[in-house]
Amino acid sequence: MRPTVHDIAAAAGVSLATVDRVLNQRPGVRHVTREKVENAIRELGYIRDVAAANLAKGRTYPLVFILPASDNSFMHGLNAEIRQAVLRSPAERTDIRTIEVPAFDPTALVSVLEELSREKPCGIAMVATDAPDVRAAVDRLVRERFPIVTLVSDLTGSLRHHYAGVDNIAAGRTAARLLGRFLGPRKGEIAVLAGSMLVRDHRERLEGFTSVLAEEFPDLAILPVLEGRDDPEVAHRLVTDALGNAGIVGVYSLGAGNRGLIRALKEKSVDRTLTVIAHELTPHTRAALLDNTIDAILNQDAGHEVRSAIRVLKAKADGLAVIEAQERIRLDIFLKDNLP
Amino acid sequence: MRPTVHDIAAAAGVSLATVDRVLNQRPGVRHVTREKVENAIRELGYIRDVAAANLAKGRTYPLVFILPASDNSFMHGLNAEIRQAVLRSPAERTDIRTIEVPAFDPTALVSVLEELSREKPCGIAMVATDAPDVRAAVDRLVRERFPIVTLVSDLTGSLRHHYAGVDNIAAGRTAARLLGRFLGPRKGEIAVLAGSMLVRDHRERLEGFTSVLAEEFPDLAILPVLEGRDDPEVAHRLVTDALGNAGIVGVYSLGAGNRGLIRALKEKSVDRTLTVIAHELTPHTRAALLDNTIDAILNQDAGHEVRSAIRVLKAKADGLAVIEAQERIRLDIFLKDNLP
DNA sequence: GATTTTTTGATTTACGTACATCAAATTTGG
DNA sequence: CCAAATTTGATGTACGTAAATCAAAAAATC
Repeated sequence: MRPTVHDIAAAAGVSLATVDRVLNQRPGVRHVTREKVENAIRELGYIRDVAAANLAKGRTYPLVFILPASDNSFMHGLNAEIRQAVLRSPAERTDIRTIEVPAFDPTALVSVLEELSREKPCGIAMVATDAPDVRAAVDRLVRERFPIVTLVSDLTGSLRHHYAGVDNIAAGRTAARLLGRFLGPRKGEIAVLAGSMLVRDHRERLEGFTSVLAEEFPDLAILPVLEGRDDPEVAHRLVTDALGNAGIVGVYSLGAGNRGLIRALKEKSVDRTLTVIAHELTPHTRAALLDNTIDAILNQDAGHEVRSAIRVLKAKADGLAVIEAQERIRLDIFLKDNLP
Repeated sequence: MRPTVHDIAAAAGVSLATVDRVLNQRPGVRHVTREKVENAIRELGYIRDVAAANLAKGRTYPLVFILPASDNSFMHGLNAEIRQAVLRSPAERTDIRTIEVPAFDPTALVSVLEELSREKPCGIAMVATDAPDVRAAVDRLVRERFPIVTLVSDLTGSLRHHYAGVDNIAAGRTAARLLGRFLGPRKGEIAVLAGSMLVRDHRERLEGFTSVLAEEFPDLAILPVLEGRDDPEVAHRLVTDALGNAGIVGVYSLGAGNRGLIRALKEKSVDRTLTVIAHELTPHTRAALLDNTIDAILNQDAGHEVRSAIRVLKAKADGLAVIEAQERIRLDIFLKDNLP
């Protein structure tokens, strides 16, 4: 049977109340006594029964998700996953609130963070906008002992406890290798469709993509990036224009707005064979993968990201360890054969 | 605040004891009264606080893992993950025991299952050997209300509650498409290295592989399968022999024993370019992927499988729902750029 | 050495559920 | 309608921890 507080009290030769004071870092314990208790805890291998403690405390975990107000399938999916998590709240003792902030607006994000520092949630998950002000605000909150995880887009160099998202440089590199290998000996040009180069994840994907292509597939040249602003209409126009260039043999779509891309491809590619890699599995990209308009889809599992963020925040709030391997968000590669 | 048993008692106009009798299906409650209580439960949306219940019951979850006594890296990894889970047992209230049975021995497996039916663990996770006797034994246990999940290798057609493993047909299909696309216009022969065709997962991978290759890459012919019995030495010999055939352009290794394969490839392929797809990420295959001996690795995450099996068994034991998406084991595709 | 301050002990209640006991009420059978 | 059987209520204890209160003991201060 695992030891309880009573066993600790007995072993340390102190009362239950003192053990409680030590465990919950309450004042009024002499240094030597505190050490006696801590030794007993270590020797008996005591671990607090979190379930019983939460029951006694009537604890809930108030969590806040800060998301950009972007209208694309990925963000919709992320929102849906958060709603699913809210449905599980009673069982998980969470109390989840979502705050939307204008996209790409560091100032707005910072002011939300500052507001939260007064409200005292027990954890914050945020899609980070990469700016010095944001980094400073996050660091300040972390120092005030707020658990913070970044979601989907990281804030490198900050003190955030964890990042629940994929390695976007690796994603770009993977896309490049897949495209390069699929094209084999063919030479030609590659069109890259991004949302905006202001977004860190898009920049990173591009960075990974270009470096592998340059190093290992010198016969493939990257055309100037098309910034489709994650808007299907814009993407459609840009891709249609680009495909006028007969030298294009492949397309890498590293952002959202794939609906427009797919439409453009279907109109143009009746007579030519293009190799296409896109990000994010949605009903549209899935259909395009199945009908061979797209050759591979790279994806991050929004559900996993949300569940992972919640698990990590709860663990940090309780000062517990996380299972690193479980919280690693992988880059999913889908061909038409391994779709979920 | 979520409702408690007291609220149910008040709402149904009965005593706490009666609510308890209904909740824990104890006898001595008239039909009408039981319905009153059940209505109140439904109307108030009562959900039992599993943590508090487990505390009161002093409940632990005795789980059994049944594994084949196979000496290959994947099974070693699986074992290691189970040991990790054992370390987490105190916090998760699990009590995990592992039983090894001779591989490919339905009779041994059945007798272990029969023994377990007396011992009453609250859940069983098993690497299934695909045989009618095993299926019958599993079905019998399921009817006796034992939660059972199959692990790594499924028992199709049985009543098992869940399968914690990858779709091996999809894995084979994916391997075929990757190989076909990587080879592009090249024609030639493909060597397939398997462990044993007696193992269901290997048969399924081969099935998926051959069907996609036949349908979509008619220029690639599959040579007779090499059965390496997951033994590096045997694999080395078989592959070395096969590579005498100058027409071979690709290799698909769908089982274990990759150490022998890799050695054979390094010896032979100085002068030729082979495209190689292998299963299971191990230190050896990882190194081979990085030095371009292997082009892609398909993998199943043993850690995820073990954790998932435990979550599902606990949920089934408590009659709770599982998060389907969370328990889906994906086929990981690793190129050298997205290694974990 | 008396007084104040700090530290410790003893005890109680609570969280939400499980489970046991015994008495009281109700229903059923004859 | 009475006795027997069944159903229900009332109550208490337990699980492991948190948190509060008040008294007692020890240490520090003057």
